[in-house]
Amino acid sequence: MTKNFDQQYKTLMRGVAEITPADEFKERLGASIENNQPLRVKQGFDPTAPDIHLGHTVGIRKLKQFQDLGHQVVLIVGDYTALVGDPSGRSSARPPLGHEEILENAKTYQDQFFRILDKEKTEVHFNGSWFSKMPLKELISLTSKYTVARMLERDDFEKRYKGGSPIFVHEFLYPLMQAYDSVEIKADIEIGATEQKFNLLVGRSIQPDYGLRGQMILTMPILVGLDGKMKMSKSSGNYVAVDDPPGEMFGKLMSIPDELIVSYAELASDMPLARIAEIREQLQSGSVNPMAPKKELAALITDMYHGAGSGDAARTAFEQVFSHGQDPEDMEEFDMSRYTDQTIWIVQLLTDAGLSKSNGEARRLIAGGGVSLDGERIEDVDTKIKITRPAVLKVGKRRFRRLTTGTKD
RNA sequence: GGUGGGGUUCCCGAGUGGCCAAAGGGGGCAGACUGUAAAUCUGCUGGCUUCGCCUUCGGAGGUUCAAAUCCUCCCCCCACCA
Repeated sequence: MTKNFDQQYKTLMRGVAEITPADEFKERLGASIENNQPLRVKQGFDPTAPDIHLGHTVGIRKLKQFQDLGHQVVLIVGDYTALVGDPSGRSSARPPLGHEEILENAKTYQDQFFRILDKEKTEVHFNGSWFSKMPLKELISLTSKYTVARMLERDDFEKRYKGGSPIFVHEFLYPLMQAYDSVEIKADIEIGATEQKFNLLVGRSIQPDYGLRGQMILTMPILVGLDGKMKMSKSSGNYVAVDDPPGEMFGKLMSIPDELIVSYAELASDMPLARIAEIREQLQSGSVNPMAPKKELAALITDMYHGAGSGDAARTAFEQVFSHGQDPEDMEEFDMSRYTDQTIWIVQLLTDAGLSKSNGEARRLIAGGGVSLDGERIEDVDTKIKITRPAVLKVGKRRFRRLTTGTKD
């Protein structure tokens, strides 16, 4: 365990939105170092979607920092809480997921956690392991520890209540279940996004009822999604998945609004704080084209998940396609030999090759001037094309298909 | 349980018998421009064998030459009252 308090403290405070209570944190962190007694650091994730994205990594990376300093990381896979659906920040109830689907997602979650965390040093628990056995009596006891009025203090519930949107009774269970997880694993501190604050505090408030010291709360800012508006989430499609291939990861990161560069660097990358400060200053003074630090950041994050060097490779490919307007090296192929005489109506081809969802969309793309074959724009919707040698069919700026004749000689 | 208000295309939301594949906004896609897949401006945004046809306005029936719009039953949501 790292003995230096200041070093620990500084590392752990990176990017943090709030630590509650701040004084208690200093005190307990200090005691932990002194007694060589690692803090039990908890965060839970509900496997509601199969991919971990950069938004999740904000918390996971914080856990990693604790882990590297010698503390005990405890991950909760919320297979039971996912059955309820976290109401945090929601303007409507979550659609229910089947337990099978949840367990399926949970598998991929575990693999992805350990792209950041050290598997050997991490405790993982499924909260179903206690909730599936909880007698009703205990559930009643758990629900008796909190009042409806306090539940309704929550911003999201309050808004829904006043706005006339439904709040289902089971949604009240969520914060209590999350809190109970903290009881089970005896958490000293729980990490979550700022919108999680309420849930985290419920944990702190009920632990003493079970004879434990209330946990501390560490909240991280919410990572804004690629659209620059909403929080990053699978459902709004504005996310970078940890599993995204390098080219896609790099490209997606290049699409973030300039204002987000600094927060992505701080929250989602290992970029040194000094370098971040420098970039912030340069962006403010306008002494640098934002594209440059954005590329640096995108390459850095790509490297983190795909290995050193992958970021540079992705950057080169990106520049080739977008800066110089050239075709990428790699693109999906589409075999034309399926058609008689290798001749086909362009609209049908676009749809068959997966470049448009329907023939109607294909027509619109052509009418809008978005389709080209070997660099030549296709103007006429009725065009029939015949391919005798490989050609590149392009839709918009970034959807390519290499048309092949099928003869591989 | 009672009374009243609602369920519209990806989302929000107009539309109360034909001019409705359905206003407007958002989102998405494309084009121009650029410093990037940013910003801005423009266009498109149900499907098809596209001057036409087919499917769509909670569900099922019905009235009508014609229904998202009228009627019947059903399902769901909200508010107030109990």
